[in-house]
Amino acid sequence: MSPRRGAPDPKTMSTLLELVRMGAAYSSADVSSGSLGRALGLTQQAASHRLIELEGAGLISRIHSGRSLKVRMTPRGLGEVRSFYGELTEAFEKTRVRLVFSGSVFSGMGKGKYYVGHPEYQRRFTEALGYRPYPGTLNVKLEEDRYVEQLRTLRSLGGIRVEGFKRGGEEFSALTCFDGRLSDERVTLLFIDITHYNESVAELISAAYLRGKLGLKDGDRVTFTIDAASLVPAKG
Amino acid sequence: MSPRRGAPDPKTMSTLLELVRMGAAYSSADVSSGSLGRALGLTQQAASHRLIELEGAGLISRIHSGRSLKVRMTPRGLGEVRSFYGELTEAFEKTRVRLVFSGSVFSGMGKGKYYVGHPEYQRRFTEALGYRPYPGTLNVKLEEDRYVEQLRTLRSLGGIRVEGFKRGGEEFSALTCFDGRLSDERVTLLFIDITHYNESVAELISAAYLRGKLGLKDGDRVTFTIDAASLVPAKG
DNA sequence: ATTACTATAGCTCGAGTAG
DNA sequence: TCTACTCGAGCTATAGTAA
Repeated sequence: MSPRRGAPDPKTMSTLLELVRMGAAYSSADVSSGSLGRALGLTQQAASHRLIELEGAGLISRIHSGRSLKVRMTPRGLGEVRSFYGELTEAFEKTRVRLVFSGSVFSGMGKGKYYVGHPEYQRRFTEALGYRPYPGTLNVKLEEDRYVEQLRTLRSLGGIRVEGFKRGGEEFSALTCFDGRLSDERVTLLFIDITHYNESVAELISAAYLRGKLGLKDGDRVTFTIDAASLVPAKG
Repeated sequence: MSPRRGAPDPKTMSTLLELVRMGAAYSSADVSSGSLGRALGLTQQAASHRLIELEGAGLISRIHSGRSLKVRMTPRGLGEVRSFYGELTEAFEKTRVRLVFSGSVFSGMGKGKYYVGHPEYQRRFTEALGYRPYPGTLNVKLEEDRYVEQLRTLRSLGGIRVEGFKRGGEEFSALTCFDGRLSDERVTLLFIDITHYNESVAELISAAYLRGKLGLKDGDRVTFTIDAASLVPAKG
């Protein structure tokens, strides 16, 4: 999109992308200048003009077939689109967010210990995160609205997904994980699909027993950072 | 990109994407109109103008900080970019390619039978493809250049990957599979990483003995179709 | 219904320049 | 240096129309 490395201008690229949507990438597609114009928000005439320009640039081939037009992308046109997509994907996946949160520690209902300590969760966390979490969660109440809002933002981003499961008639919820740091400890923030807390509570796990290691007690204020993988919204 | 659902025009979107690359997505970034112009292939003046327009449209916020400018995207601007990216991703991943090939059957060197019949390959194919292939390949020589070129195109796309292995000092090559149809039979085209044939030969496997079932003999012309998963180049 | 030409209107960009 | 104004040039879309 951006004309680094002699890439085509936005106008050209948006037209090529629309042609991809119309199925002209690998085989000829019936593309009328009218339909292309409608999709692009242009008049039929302007769309026709663009197609002629694209052909002139060697990015597509146009074949008149009766009253209609068959369009297919040339290898070069396909290459342009693919490299645009590749660069964009890379840009989106390289974009990392570091969000800072602050709140106060409070005691949960002991559920954290029970759940995180469950052998199956332990197995799944170890596989997903690369470490075996201490059986328990550190609950942090976010008092300021801006942190609560940040938490909402974070939730919509792509994190590490851990699927739920059933054992002995009991249901264990799926959750999404985001890595971060609290002091010098690596922590993981959990978004548990079915949680007992409201959206102003952050539930953290870590390899170590954080309360002990950092000398934390209820009401203490802690600050932690969370890194989100990308700009890409979470799937599903 | 395409203005379906009142999305911004290409010019706006390309500018927003460049701002994402500059790190203005989640926090303020120092963006000079000069540097933005350079990245977009515009002059400083035009870039400045665009930033002002984007602010007017409520997509970014501009804050003068000394001689420089701090830019960050608003939730709405971020939403536009993310929905553009989402639509694009979907379009690319939904785009399926159906390529038609035609060529003539010829006898191989018996290697196909040996390899595909190998118990470990049989196991791996069954897992990867969902059926147990008949031990042997149907070799099709593609005479026309356009088919050879199509085959090259196909190779660069994402297929089902089967890893190689070693057994008894012998090396068995990794390969990439693409599903398709020959007459009413489901077939799978193999791109064997280390093959004995040149790039004008398609090697097909199937659950059935195709030569027998379809009454094929050397020199017979066959037509088959291959479906590729997406426009996205194969990773790795 | 198509495509696509010509001519005009309108918009975007770039040069010059000020703050 | 930086931003961002005005104004004119050039480009692009549109309207009208032909095939």
